Amino acid sequence: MSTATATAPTKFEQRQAEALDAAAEIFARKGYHATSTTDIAERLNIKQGSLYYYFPSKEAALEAVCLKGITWFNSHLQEFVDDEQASFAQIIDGIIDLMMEMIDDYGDYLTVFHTDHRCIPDQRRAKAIAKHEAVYRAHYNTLFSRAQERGEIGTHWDIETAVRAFTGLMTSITAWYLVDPNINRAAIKQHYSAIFLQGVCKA
Amino acid sequence: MSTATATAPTKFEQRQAEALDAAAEIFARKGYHATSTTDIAERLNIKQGSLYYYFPSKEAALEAVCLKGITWFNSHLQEFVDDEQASFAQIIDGIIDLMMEMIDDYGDYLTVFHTDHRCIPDQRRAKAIAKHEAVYRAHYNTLFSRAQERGEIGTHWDIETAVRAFTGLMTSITAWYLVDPNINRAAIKQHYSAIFLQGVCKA
Amino acid sequence: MSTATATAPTKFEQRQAEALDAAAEIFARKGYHATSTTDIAERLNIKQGSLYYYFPSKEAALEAVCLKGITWFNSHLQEFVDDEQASFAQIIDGIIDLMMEMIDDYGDYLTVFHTDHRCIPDQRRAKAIAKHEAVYRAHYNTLFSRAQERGEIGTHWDIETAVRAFTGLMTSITAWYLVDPNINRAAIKQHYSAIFLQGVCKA
Amino acid sequence: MSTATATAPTKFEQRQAEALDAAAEIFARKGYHATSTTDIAERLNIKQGSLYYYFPSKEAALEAVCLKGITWFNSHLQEFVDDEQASFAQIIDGIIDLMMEMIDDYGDYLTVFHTDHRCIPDQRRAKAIAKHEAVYRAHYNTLFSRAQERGEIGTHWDIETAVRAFTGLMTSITAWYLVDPNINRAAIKQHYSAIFLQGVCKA
DNA sequence: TATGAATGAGATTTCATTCAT
DNA sequence: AATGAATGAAATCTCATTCAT
Repeated sequence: MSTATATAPTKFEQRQAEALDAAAEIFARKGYHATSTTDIAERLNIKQGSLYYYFPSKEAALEAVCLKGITWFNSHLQEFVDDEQASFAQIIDGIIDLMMEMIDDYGDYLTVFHTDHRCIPDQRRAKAIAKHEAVYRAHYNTLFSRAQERGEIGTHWDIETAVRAFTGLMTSITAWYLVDPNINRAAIKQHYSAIFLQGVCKA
Repeated sequence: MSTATATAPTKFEQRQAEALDAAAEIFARKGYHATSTTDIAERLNIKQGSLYYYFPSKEAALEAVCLKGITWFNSHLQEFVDDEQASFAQIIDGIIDLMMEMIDDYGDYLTVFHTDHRCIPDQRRAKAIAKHEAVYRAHYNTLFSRAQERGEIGTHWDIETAVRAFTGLMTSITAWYLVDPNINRAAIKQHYSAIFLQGVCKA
Repeated sequence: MSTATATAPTKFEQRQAEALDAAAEIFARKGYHATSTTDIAERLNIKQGSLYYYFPSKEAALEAVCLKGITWFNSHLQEFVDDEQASFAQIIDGIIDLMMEMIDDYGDYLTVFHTDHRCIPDQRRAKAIAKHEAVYRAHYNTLFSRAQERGEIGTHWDIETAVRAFTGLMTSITAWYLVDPNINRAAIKQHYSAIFLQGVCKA
Repeated sequence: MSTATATAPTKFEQRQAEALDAAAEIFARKGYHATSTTDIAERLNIKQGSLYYYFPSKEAALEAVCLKGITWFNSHLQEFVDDEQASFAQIIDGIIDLMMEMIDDYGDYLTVFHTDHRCIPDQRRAKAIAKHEAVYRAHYNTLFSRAQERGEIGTHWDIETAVRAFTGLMTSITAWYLVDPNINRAAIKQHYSAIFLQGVCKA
């Protein structure tokens, strides 16, 4: 009846999503290799073998977690790319906000992606993750190049280095959050934005 | 300079140091959990069981690697703390140089510390690593607070946030290097320093 | 011929027979242990758990398959025993024909019996299969002894050995067929019969 | 000092050979899939995990067993191929003797090859076993074709069928032995040889 | 009549660790 | 100073089986 393409999730899909959440949670807390499938199963109050009703393998679970995280982030990054009116300052602030939102809603997925996506064997990663990483980098490049063309970033800046610096700052938020979930969000928003914008834009 | 309190290393100590290097190298490349003691032994051209002549356990090896890395870094950070003449700009530049130097000479130790120090069980980490992390943070706090007192950093800056931001930038260098060892060092030195100094100091 | 003691099969019995066929087919192709209940269920287009509506266990399915195969064969062997007019040569030719017919109509049952009847635990096998094997051997013994009494087989022949040799030849047809379903039936019929009859009868 | 190319086996190789024997024995008795690595280890009076000091995997053990069996047999078959003086009758008798010898000295290897060589995954089998099977078939073909050229087998015989029939007889010896290790060897030698030679040669 | 969800036991495999030599 | 042989615990994964619906 509705024009929505997404149908309601079946009970199985719902439970599978819960299993994904559980995997993400424990992977995030202990790291992929230090997590046993028993840990995940216990979290779901099922027996270890039953996990395999929802996942073909532990590795597939990791892949799914990583994929969900980066997919979510990319789709939101896309919105900034699409909005050509926004100033660079607004974009930077927006991405910092996005980061905070992701920490709140997908914190474990984010953590797992950052910490353990290298645990996916090269071949699988090339197939499943690599293209999303390329999109991610492309989005950042688009955003930063556009800013440079508009004169919001000085022409002498090397875009790749600037992107790396910015993502480094973003990652440090996650890392900080990992150690201390009570990070001072207000201070971060204010200062990180200031550092980056003044550092890059005025030079 | 020193009056040689350290005696010449015995052959055993030398070989032990080589074993540490080997462990650091493989840990860095594959991650702690994905590294087997066989991997390390092969690198040393000895049999797996023989490793235990140099290490009481794999975990102890990880601890030693992490410790050596952070100890080295802290001792150099100390020099900046001791040198009260240096300007904040000189210190930031110096630390970036230090980072580059560490990547060259202790890259594996650095990588392992960043990636796997959470693999040391909490109890041991509290005993063996935590105090060094405290020193590390204390050094940064000293350096940044001093700069604020001198007016090199605006009074409205939150020191902890600034330190996090800076260490985040530093970490991003390591992360970048991990993915691509041919990083553009000149660009990094120039831009990272600029971002941070202009971002923080002028505000 | 019979006065129809067998009533028409119920739908359930029909479906059960289909399940037996499916089990025989997959057992024959992959071997008992390498076959999963999922394989069989897929063949029947039902879900794995539903199999247990037709079989109490995987082992029971194997038993039923083996039983059906040997029962079919024995009942036809019986016909040769009952027909006291037939010459030994006619019997041998008839059994080879029977083998071919069985390959066509019950090939999978035959294969499974040959390959996997040892997988039935001793106790069950003693109960369920052994008596049929005894019948099978007794039939052959009857047939061969009778031929010896009639002078169709030389008196110096050891009947047991002759039976083994003949069944070995019969088995080799099955084995051959398993590897290559396009066996040359004409050549087999002609030559196998010749080998055995000339080998045994003229000596 | 000696001109022998084979050096004395190391202790490890000796123990490895014992492990192979144990594997062959249990595989032969229970079948590959029904054998657990624990079964084999118990036979060797070591713990299950210790098996992996001698074999990389259960499958590799199966492969090694199959290989050793067929290699032994082929090398002896080769001797018949090389000896161009021997009559076909001598060859047939010799191969039956060889079979008996193999049953005595390598009975388990023979059994495993016959019963379970299909359990080796296709890819590995193609690499490791197939060429030996080809040699085996080629040897038989050479032997039988030569006999036909010399007039020892009638020209109207189909060589492939004759080879199949003969190997079928040979296999039936093994099968018989499997069920009853106290087979009547004298009767087998006498009668099998007679069946085949009279069956094939006089026709 | 059949399914979906889960179980639990068992299998193979890996690996850090030990210790006599 | 190093090795070879073995251990034992844990981990992942498979699968026949059960049962409420």
